Amino acid sequence: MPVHPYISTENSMTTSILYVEDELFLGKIVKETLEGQGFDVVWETDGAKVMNRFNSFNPDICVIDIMLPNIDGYSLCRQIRGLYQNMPIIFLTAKTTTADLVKGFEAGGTDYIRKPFSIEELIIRIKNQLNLKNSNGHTAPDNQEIKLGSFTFFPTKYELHSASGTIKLSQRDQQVLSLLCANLNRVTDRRELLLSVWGDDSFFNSRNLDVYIRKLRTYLSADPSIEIQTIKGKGYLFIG
Amino acid sequence: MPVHPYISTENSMTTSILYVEDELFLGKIVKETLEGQGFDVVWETDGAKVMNRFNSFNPDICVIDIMLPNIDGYSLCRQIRGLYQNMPIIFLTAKTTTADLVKGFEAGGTDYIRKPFSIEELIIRIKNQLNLKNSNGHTAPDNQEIKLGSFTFFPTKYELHSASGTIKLSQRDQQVLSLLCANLNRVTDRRELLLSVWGDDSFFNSRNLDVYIRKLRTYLSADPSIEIQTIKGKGYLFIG
DNA sequence: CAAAAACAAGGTTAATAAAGGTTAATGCCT
DNA sequence: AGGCATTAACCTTTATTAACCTTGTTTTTG
Repeated sequence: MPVHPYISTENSMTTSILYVEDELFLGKIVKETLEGQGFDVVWETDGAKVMNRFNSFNPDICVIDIMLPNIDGYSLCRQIRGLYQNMPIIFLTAKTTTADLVKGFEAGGTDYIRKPFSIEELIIRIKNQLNLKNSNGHTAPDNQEIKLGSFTFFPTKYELHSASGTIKLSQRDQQVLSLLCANLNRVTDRRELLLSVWGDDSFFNSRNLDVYIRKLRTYLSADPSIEIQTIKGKGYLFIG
Repeated sequence: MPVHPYISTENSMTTSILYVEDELFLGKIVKETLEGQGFDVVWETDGAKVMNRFNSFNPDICVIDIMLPNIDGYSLCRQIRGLYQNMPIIFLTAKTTTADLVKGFEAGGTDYIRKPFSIEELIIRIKNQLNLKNSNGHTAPDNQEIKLGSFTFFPTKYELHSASGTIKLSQRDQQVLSLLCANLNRVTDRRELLLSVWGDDSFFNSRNLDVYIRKLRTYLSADPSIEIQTIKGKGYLFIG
């Protein structure tokens, strides 16, 4: 994870989005997906009603389709920009020419996404706009931890904690253990392990992996409830 | 015309762009076009030399291709972001998948343009990024200081402050520490470090970097909560 | 068919190689 | 000379390889 909060959901309050889109099918999907991401979404299909909605809802960000009946997205954008200089406004449009894009930015848009777009792209660009706006603050580092019986494995720290202390893992230890954890209670293919840790088949006849499996087994031997079982001809079954 | 000056060139001084692109043909065209728009452009083709260029040039915005020899655009972005929280960074890339776009934003990018792109789009997005930055009113909140446990690191001053006094850092000290800070709580590739500090692979068999790591470890030893851990075969994990 | 080679897959341990750490000496500017 | 950057020499730790061991599964053959 990055040091700075370029991808993060808002902390205290939910972020509200004013979404203007006249296509019903697309609108429904986008609204629901954004809501699934924890955003508070008001979806308006009628360009003429947008400003009323805007004033009562007071969103954190606007996502606007350009081609709308009666009034176009550029006009809406200009109106909103007139009220709020720093409001992030993302255009979402089927207009693909550069001239349209330029027009979008000139109208005061802060980003422009061409249709068809992936929802992921919209989400990431919304978050990006919000981050640009609140370009401050530090995010907590990614302290992912995996519980393994009485142990706790910190992949990003290369550490394995237990009651009796902390074991510092080497690069290889960490890689092998991570992959086993990813397949907890399922068989991890020996080949897959070799390929993803060493990225090469030249290790297929080497005993290198076995050495690390042994090392990990030794580390984890303090807790009998977790175990790396060998499935001969297949791989390893990490149970815990 | 927009209500607010969302499209405008910088007022007093010319805007400077650090442009990283290894394709010579494209690079030349883009550089010349941007210069034709009144920008001051430094074009660098070698990813390994970018950080040196960056430090001496001190640009207003960076435009970075992702796929580069030796070091990739994401890494460069993380490094720059570590130094300057508010530096606009636009990715310019042939990678079209949404996953790559997400990766770009996660690395700290502030916009992402897919190739092939029109020069007009690049220009408008550059101007947009500059406007977004200025509209925040954050003219110079860029990392003048970085908190490291009980220390405070002033990259631009080449100083490390602690309760017991101020340590004056050398050029190399500062570069290495800056890069470690950019990847705080994440592994900094040894290779990446060598490339961006020395810009060259001729140091791969030298003990030079180790000497600086030791120096920094000694400086930081007063506070056990921050630590430069070695991940063999990979690099350094700076935790704090 | 059953016992015994032969084989395959993996385990164990030690030795070797590679990566990195430490310290001191050298070079290189002003 | 004095400060930094680099190299050198030597030491420590980690990764890999090698040699040999164990176990289970085929295959061969009496």
